Amino acid sequence: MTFLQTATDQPAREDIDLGAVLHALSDPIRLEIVAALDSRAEACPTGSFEVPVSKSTCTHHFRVLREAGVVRQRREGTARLNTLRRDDLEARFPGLLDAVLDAKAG
Amino acid sequence: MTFLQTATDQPAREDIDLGAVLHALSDPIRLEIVAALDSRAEACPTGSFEVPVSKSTCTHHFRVLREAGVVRQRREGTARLNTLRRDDLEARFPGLLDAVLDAKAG
DNA sequence: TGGCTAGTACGATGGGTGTCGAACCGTATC
DNA sequence: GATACGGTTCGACACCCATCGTACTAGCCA
Repeated sequence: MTFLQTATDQPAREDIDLGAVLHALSDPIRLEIVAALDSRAEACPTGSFEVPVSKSTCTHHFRVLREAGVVRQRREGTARLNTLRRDDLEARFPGLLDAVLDAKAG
Repeated sequence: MTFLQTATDQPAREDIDLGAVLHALSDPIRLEIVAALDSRAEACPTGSFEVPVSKSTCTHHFRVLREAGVVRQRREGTARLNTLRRDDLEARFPGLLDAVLDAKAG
């Protein structure tokens, strides 16, 4: 009985909660991750982000992003590939992600 | 020596922090307040919002909104009149407030 | 003066959050 | 198999946060 289903506990598109998304994006490190993910536009392993926190903290932040519905994770070998859920976020909260990313870049 | 300057500790437009704004908006009660403020489009006393919390908690939420730069407060008699800082938010983070309000309404 | 109303200040409390290190797991490669 | 690598899990910790009740202040009105 393993608990490695953690990559699957992502909300369905219609279950994405606005409060959870805003909270997920309100942390500077997570916002940095999201911006980096957005600029790359390709699935990126968790460890490829230059964040000033430990591995376990990084796992924590990706979990918050995943459970909020901001990020999608899938396994590929030993790595965890992350992608922005642009489509789902845009469908549910049109313009929100871009407004936040623009605000950060601003 | 009174401490009633609390209504003035609002950030200048250029000091409004994105993380603080997102955090302020990530709470359902505060988001409800902001939406109500937006719909009325007039300065409203703090007590005129139907929120399921106590007076002191309400004060707390308005302080968070004020310190984040989302809301402006001014005294008028015994009341505290609240207004959305639409102009400042729009200047600093274009489209963000509307995206959030649309997301909530959607 | 006295009371009423609107709101703040304070202290307490329970729960969440960001952080870490150490231990562990899965997958690849030697 | 052994080792290394990428991540997760698990406490633990300090801090923040939403909430409350009580006490308080400021302004208004009789």
